[in-house]
Amino acid sequence: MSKKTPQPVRGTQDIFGAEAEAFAFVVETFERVRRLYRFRRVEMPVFEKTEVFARSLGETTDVVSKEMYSFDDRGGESLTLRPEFTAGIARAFLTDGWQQYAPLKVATHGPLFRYERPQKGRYRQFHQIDAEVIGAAEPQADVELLAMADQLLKELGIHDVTLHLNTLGDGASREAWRAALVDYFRAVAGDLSEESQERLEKNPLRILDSKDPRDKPFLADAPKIDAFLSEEASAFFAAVTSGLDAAGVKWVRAESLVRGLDYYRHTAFEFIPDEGSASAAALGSQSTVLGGGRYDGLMESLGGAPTPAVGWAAGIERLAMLVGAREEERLDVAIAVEAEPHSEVAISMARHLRNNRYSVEVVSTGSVKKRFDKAAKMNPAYIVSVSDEAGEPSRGIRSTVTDEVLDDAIKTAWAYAIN
RNA sequence: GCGAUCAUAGCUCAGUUGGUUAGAGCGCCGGUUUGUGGUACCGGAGGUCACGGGUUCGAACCCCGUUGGUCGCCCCA
Repeated sequence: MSKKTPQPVRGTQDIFGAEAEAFAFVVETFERVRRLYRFRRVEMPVFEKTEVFARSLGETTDVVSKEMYSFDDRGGESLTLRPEFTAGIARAFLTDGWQQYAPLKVATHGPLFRYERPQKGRYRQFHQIDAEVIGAAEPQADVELLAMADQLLKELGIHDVTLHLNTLGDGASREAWRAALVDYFRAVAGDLSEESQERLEKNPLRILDSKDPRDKPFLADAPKIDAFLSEEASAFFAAVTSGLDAAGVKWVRAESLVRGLDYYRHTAFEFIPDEGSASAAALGSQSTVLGGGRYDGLMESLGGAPTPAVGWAAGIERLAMLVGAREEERLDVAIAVEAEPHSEVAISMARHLRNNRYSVEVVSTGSVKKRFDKAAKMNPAYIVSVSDEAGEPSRGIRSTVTDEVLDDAIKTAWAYAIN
């Protein structure tokens, strides 16, 4: 490769072949399932004013403070390539009058951008599927959303992933718990890992997630959210869990599960591969394939009226890794032109077959003698060879399967082509 | 932001202790063979050994730097 050829941007991917098929399978399955739950398709801008994300996610979060692709446009306005979907959808809910549709169920998918060190299952341009319910305060919304996520994973053929569920309580519960955690960990700060000492100031909830052996001894006795939940918050969570049971969604309680972004309240969840499973191995160190929760406080941070909402997003690349490589669809017909003057017969025939929804490849270049072999290597259901007999086109048909309908279609196409 | 590791043909990889003109398989192109045939054989194209310095009589190989890939920490989907 010439050194003049520009290299791809770090953390971007060119997805091809079986991997691209897996990617498409995830998106197609999501589209099918979201229709079953009547989530409406929306298309969102890839960039927004920077403040949309800064105010939604929280200025101190890693995503906002060091991972956003922000730039000034030619008018001098600070814009940001979206690092997630929720903030933009919330903005649209407020600016486009979507309140009139509340409770509104929407779904979308597309590229997101975060400036991170790439590694397995983590890219700078990555892709998510996303589902949100806006304007629904009831636990039933959480249940339906999770039931959809669960069904999606099952329909993708992923069975070794489990819903880990927690509640962060309402705003007051969350703050009280947070304060108690800070008090508890501050007392032993000297024995914590450097990272957790830093978290103590910025994001104390995250200490509960620490994998550092120095932190582990203190985790078990740390204050639990349950002790700080208001009566309403407890009742809400109980309704979610009983709803999940009724919906047949398996879940486990994960008391230390917190979400990184500031806007989460009440229900928080992640679908995580079971330990030692094939999915866990396929994902490497990335554990979450689908995550989300309730974000009742978000609309207010964008200047809107208090509006309850809940949603999730899942990484398409990560789901595709669990789905594994998928074969491209088999070619229906390969036409090998073994007599140069009759290549137009093949073109005409291909057109006829394609109009009838059959996939066709025409092999009419390179060594005449090797064209049949080339066609055979495409592994088609049928090979049609076009040769010459006394100046007239003549055909040979070879098949590896029995398909009378396709067989007839080929003969019809042939008759059509030679006339 | 931190750490580990890697970079040779379009792809997967060999390449001895630093020693002539850098190799294989696959793929691609052509020829021969076969002649309802995915075979076999022969040939061809394709390389500034990631890039830039250094050491040396001599560097794909040793040293330094840069860029990029991969994996992990952090964070997250």
